[in-house]
Amino acid sequence: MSTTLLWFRRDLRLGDQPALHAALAAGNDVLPVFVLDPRLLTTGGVRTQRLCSSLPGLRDATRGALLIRHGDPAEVIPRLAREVGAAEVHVTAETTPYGRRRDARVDAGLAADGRRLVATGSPYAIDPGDVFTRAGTPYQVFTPFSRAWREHGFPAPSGIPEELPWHRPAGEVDALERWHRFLDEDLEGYAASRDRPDLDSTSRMSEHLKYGEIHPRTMLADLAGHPAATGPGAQRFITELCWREFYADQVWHRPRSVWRDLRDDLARMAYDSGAGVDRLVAAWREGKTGYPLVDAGMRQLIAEGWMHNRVRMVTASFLVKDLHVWWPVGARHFLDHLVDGDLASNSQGWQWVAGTGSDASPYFRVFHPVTQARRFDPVGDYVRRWVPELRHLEGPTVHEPWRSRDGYDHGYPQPIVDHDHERREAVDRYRQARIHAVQQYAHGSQGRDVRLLRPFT
DNA sequence: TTTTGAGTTGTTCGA
DNA sequence: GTCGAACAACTCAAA
Repeated sequence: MSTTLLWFRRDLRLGDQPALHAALAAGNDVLPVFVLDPRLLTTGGVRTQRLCSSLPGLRDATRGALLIRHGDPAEVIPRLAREVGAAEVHVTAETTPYGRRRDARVDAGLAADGRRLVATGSPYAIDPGDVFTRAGTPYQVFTPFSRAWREHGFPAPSGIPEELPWHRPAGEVDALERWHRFLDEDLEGYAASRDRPDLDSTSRMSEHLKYGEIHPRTMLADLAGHPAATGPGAQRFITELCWREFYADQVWHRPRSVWRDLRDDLARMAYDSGAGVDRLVAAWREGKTGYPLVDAGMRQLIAEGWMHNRVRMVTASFLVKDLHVWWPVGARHFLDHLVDGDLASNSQGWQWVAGTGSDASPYFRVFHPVTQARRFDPVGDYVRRWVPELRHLEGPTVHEPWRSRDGYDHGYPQPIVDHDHERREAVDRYRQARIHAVQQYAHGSQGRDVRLLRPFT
């Protein structure tokens, strides 16, 4: 009996794991392996840390069978396959630009030796590139995509194969536990309270999805079987999962859009750069803009490696529309600090805010940092949690320290820009860019320098 | 091929 | 204080 390699990447689970079933179907001994790829470890230190803390759990779950290797997978995997005499290497298909290139190189390395890379399934309920319009083209608008996606149907989840003496790794156990707690306690109120950063009312499943400790198909099956399956909470949650898949689909069809404008409409957009704005961007990164909700979010990002979705939009809007900075600068910062940092969701979410993406926000939609704070952090608890210099302000007065006589007594900074002024400036610039969009079309956005952004993730 | 209805997340202004 | 309109046309998807 020969050996088959099962190469884990962002699918660190044993339940609902199609690649594992495919590896077993080959009728061989399955040898699990994880490769620490220096190319990926150079960015996103928080995710490297998270990964390294979950690998021991995976090794325990496989009764110590998991091999951990370091190096370029295009060298490591073919060499290992040769060592153990594996004819096939099984994986979950990767869909990001770097992952696809890497897998093509690994496949070529294996093929030179008469071996194969076999990809089964993907980290999505429906594989990116599998949902098409009736005309056979990819969707570019979310709502019709979501209709087609819901109608497409997906295979039922599968359990852990009985013939294996393995058990669920700790990360997968945590994911399932958190998921079931969410289903029991917070699903029904989800639609109403998901926008409230002061409450702990979101699922917090993003990091488990990022590492594949749970498969979205498992979640969709659980939602369909839930007593409140047709209620607004479950429906809204399905929509959020669908956004993740829509964005992965966009990146599948347009891989370059992870660091460049998806659309050329705003190719002439005048963004600020240079020393003057660098100082402002530094203040944004540190959570010292003088706008409490923005600062709370940016500090939560650094402290927790996570930021509430509503606040991600507000802070992103502030960088793009108040500081007039091109969105990849912010996308890079987010990706460097988010434990759940996902290339597709991050880049397309930023493009949505910047107005350059699919179904993007219209240019005149500019988030007001104080209005958003009053609406979604009504008592101010979220801001007080993350901005100690403002803890002495009570209730929603925390959102406008300039109105309190003692607002700046504990070192909180004055606003670095005037929002009302910058809002008008942003709208003017967008209007200008649109006037020139037609003549600029041929040039696209190649002029903007993305080399400084370390785009490999 | 042409036509038609529709389109995540906001804010401001004026009646 | 509340409400609808304006913001600006444009592109997509389906019939």
